[in-house]
Amino acid sequence: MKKAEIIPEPTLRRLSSYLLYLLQMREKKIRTVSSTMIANELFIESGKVRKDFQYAKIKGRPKRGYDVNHLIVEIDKILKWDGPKPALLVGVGSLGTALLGYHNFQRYGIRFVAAFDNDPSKIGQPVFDMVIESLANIKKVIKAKSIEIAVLTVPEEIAQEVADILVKSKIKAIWNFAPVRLKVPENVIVEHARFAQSLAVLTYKIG
Amino acid sequence: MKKAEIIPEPTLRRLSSYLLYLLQMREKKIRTVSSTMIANELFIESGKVRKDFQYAKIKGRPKRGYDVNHLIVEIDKILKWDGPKPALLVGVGSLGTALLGYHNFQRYGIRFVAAFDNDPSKIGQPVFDMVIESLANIKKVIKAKSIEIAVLTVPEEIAQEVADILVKSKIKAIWNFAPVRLKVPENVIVEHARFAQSLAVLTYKIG
DNA sequence: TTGCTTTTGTGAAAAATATTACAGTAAGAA
DNA sequence: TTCTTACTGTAATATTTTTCACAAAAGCAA
Repeated sequence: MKKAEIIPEPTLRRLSSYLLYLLQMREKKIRTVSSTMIANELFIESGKVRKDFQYAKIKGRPKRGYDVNHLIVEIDKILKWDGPKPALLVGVGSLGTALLGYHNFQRYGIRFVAAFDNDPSKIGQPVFDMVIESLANIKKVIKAKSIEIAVLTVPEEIAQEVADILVKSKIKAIWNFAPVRLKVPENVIVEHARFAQSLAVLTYKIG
Repeated sequence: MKKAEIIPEPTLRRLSSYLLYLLQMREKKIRTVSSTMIANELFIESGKVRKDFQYAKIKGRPKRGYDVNHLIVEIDKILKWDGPKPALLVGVGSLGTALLGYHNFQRYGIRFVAAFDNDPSKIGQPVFDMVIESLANIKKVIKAKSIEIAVLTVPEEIAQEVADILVKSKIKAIWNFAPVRLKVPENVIVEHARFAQSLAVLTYKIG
């Protein structure tokens, strides 16, 4: 028996894109948008936008469109992006550091509250407003700070090993940047940052 | 009239994932794999693997499976990952630097040959085996080095502006890491690194 | 050789997703 | 008020992608 997994994944992905545009519109003091406006922005069909809002149970008004603020609030609620969730990062290399410093994540529902590495020369060093901790502490920190999300930016050789530790520490979701398919119990959610896949599509299309 | 855009995008994405696994198998001196082995690894159906190979026009042998080396060669050929293409990067911030140093891209079909920034304090500085150049040089460099691919890691405020320059400089494809939907002529290929979209799926699923 | 087994290759069915089309509703003008 | 217009909401259709199912091919054992 699955949860309310009623919203299809393509719709979820687009909802996050709509949000970006809506935030820009709010910035510009625009109060309502039509499905056509959104569709033109993203180069998709307006019907698709309306279908997505139907899945999301978001209502508009004929002749007026959708209320920008209402859309933002509702999409945030659906994606659970209201009140960013605490997250940790493992692997404070160059990519890891870049991600820790990427302020936009706040807007995308997560907030880094801890960073881990197993390199003794890094442990204890500051990164942004945190201090790099030893992997040995990870279970304790996850519990103490109620962390549900882990971002994995370790070398591929140890990615699975670290994932195992995260699973044991009762993490709920892993966002994996290592080019390895992680094996985790099915109650743990894994999203792969698919650099290779993006490049595959790109280089294929160039021909 | 489109080119031979006969291979569906989901298949292209999976082909790149198969490749990762195949390289591991080659490392282990395993000479043939069956669709079932690949499918188990990626947690998908074996029929899907065979369908993908059908699109890719890759043949196996009943009872034996597919030849690992042959698969690697053929997938590389399809994705144009044989002989990495020269690429440039614009925006040498922390993410940009991390990507420049990410050696695996070589394996994913691209090789950085130039890096640009418009910060005077960065121009002239070395990054890895390159020197950061001014954006003013970009057109010249693209031509001189026959670069077709640009990786965009600039702040969102200037992403469109830089994209316009790239288009004028006759770039063929842009891999965009800024949270902005770029507007480019339709002959220019854009792939968006969808951090927000990945997180949307992840945070939604956590519930 | 024959029979048994494994695995491919591919049509056909099913499911997921996208597109189309239009009736219905609300705003604003006349 | 009534008319016109610009939207939404959704049912129906089309397309894409996945899954299923099985005949045919090839290796292996006896």
